[in-house]
Amino acid sequence: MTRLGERIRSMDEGIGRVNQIIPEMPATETRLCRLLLIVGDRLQRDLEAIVTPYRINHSEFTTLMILYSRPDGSSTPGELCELATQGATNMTRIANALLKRGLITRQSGATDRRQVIIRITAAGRRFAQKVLPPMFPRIAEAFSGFNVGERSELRRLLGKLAANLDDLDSGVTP
Amino acid sequence: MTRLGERIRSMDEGIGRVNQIIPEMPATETRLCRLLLIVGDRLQRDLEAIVTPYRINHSEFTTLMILYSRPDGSSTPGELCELATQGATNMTRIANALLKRGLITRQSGATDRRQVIIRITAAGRRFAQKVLPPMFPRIAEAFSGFNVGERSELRRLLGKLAANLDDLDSGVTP
DNA sequence: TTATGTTGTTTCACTGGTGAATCATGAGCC
DNA sequence: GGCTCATGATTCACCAGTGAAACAACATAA
Repeated sequence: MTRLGERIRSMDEGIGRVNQIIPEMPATETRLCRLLLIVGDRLQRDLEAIVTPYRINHSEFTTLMILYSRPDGSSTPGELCELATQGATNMTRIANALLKRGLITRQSGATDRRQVIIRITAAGRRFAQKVLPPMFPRIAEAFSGFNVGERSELRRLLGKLAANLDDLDSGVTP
Repeated sequence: MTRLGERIRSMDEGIGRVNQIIPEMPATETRLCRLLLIVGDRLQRDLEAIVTPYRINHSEFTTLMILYSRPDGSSTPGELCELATQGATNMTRIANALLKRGLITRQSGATDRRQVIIRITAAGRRFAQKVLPPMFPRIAEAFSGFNVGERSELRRLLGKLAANLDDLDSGVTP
């Protein structure tokens, strides 16, 4: 796999050349976008590589972790879609996969019978506690050399970007 | 679509609860990871939504832009794989799609006949110049409110993270 | 030069994710 | 009650991406 450093440098140069053809391009912002996407993509692949030996993929793992992190260990497909950024269609597939492995249960909702209640099982909790720890070293080392100020600054800047994207989507000028 | 703010808050709380069960979890770093992935995911979807009306998807668009940004407008599948972070298999499909639309040409390599030379056409350049400008407002507005120092600091921190990931993959302790 | 291994690309079979349509239930209204 | 519309979940058909194998061309070494 290519090193990110080279890819980022190549991307920076490419944007520079395009900017000479199209001067109205916001070059700095475009570089930041691409940088964020490149780093995020790599981070996701790295983390996914840690969980695949357990025969589970990233979206299934994320969904299970959301359930695991809930006080009552349960949710509905619709809610999980929003929390895991997945479409309803795919959440049905994810739930089928987790159900097949006995990591969750499915039951129809009591108050609203259209809803389905998904609940993590004891086996699901054990699985979560088994798969999480192998991820810790890599997550920690990804931010090695980041002091407290840098961590909180990165958090703040990404939060600010998220707020901007929220404003854009919910239409400041609808 | 849910707002990112709520999703991030929910994620923060969930990690806090898991951290109570598993105290050895690096909570701050895990939050940063998830935050980066959530924001990156949204940014990618937003940008993809801008290009889909032109009947092209994100990876095809990225590949075309890499070609557009090269001084000679050409490359090989293998090189494009690295620059666009795609597998060779998918690059074949991407090239087929771009070829079908007349945006690139394919010819076998002169020096090494195993290689294939992919070159952007005049139509491909026109297409690039047509599709890029609609992305500029959103890219610029994503970073509205970021002053010069914040932009360069975000760039520096993401670059540092990238360097750490490079070290991890190329095995500092192999 | 022919045997051996490596590299660049493509093909094939499969997994993962999505939009549109479907179905059942709930909610408001007359 | 019956009518209409909205909502939650699932099914179906399709698009996007991947690993393993195939294949052709290069490299090298006896």
